[in-house]
Amino acid sequence: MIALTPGEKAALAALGERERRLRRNAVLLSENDRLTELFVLKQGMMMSYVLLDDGRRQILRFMFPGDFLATAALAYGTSPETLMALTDSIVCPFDRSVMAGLFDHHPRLAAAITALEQMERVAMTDRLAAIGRTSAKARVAGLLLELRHRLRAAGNSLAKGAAPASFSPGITQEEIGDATGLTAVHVNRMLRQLEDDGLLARDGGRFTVLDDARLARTANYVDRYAGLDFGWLPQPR
Amino acid sequence: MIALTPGEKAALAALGERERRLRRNAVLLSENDRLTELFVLKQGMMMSYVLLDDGRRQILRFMFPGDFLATAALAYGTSPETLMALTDSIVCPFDRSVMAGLFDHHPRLAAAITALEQMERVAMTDRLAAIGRTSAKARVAGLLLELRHRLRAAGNSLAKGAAPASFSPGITQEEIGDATGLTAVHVNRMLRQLEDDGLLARDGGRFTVLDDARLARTANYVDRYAGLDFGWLPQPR
DNA sequence: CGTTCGTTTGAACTGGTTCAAACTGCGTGG
DNA sequence: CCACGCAGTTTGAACCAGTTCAAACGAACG
Repeated sequence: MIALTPGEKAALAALGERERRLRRNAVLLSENDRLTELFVLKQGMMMSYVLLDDGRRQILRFMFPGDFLATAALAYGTSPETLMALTDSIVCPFDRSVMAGLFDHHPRLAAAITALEQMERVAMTDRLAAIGRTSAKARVAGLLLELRHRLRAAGNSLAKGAAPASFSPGITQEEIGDATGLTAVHVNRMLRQLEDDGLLARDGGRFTVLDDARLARTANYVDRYAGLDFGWLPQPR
Repeated sequence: MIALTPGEKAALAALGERERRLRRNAVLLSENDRLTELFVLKQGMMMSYVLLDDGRRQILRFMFPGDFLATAALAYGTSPETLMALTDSIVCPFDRSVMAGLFDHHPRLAAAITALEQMERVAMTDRLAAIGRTSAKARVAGLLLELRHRLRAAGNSLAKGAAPASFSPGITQEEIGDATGLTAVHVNRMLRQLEDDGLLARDGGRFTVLDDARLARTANYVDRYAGLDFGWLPQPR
């Protein structure tokens, strides 16, 4: 999408030098843990969440290869959220100071990372609006569409081309509930309804979108990736 | 908080050169408007929101002096949200290319801006968790505490010192509802309950916190500002 | 002084929760 | 190979937090 200079390529590659493997369900970082590193997710699927004092959980985000993890380290000394692997995963840790070097020597990369942060922030606002103001059915449908999009080309979230009709996010209904602010029970009912409406088919953990347009409509889905524009980035150096 | 070099001071000052005045309720930017500039809010209070197709509104964020507006311009060609003035306000527009210059010539400032973005992202996740997983009473209490904090020293959100017991956010119950995912009617009932519980006193649009600790507890309030850590920022240049 | 915008209160209603129980598939150990 | 246990799914029934609808009230403002 953006042609990188050899120097930029090297700088990015340096982020991926150290590797750390995580088993499914492993916690990379807990809420309030000391925070001195960031990570790039190289392989697998992860999530971040917070726990409330009554034990309820809110999943904040699902993460896919290429995503930065623990970016809160750029402003906080302790983690505001827990990071957990949903599948066996590989992450690449790097120190906060490496980020400082990036800003110093690769301004265009730093700017691109800032742009990615914006995308994430906007995704978050979409979720906020969904949870605050839409029905349970819309929220579940919306999450499925988001997951489909992100699974489409993990490691290349800007991939073009039609999204696959069939996909397998590999998360439980409990997790869908914790991401959408619903109970697992009600998620189940909404999935059944989407199925009964003929929008969706299910088989085990696998979903098949039957009516793309109608599903997107019931989800209030907006494809943010269509409106991307990185025209402002500084010159390569 | 961070000692700026003369060059950095000049660069920041340059962002504030042009001024644009907005009346209360004026729309600075509508959803889907073409997006080529960012802004710094110099004076007043603003908010950003999205409208759903059924006319419901979700307020995403309240903005105070010193905040950047329309940062989505760093990734998108059109605005994902509407920006509206809640009081008469002054904003300072600057082109996206100015941001590019900042990354090129003032890496430490650019990094600091990225850190601010992180703070905003975390504030958003707190709201997400509140709306997704807490009671109406907690959400209303939480919003009030957040507003108090931000009003404390508008233009210097990192100010130390006790928050004032009494403050006047100047927003309607309808707006509190649209920010917390509730109806105006129910917001009213929650305010009365907080009052009956002896946590809060009200007079017109003015709130007085009577029991700080208990209010914070019912709100699940976490003071994120306590854990800030910008130790990683690159050297001044 | 009437109009408009926001607040307040009541009463009926409903989307989503809670609790409970049955069911499914799957890995593990005997 | 089977039995067991476990994690997740599915369904029903009662319940409740928050919504909806309706109406009255107050204060600011032209």
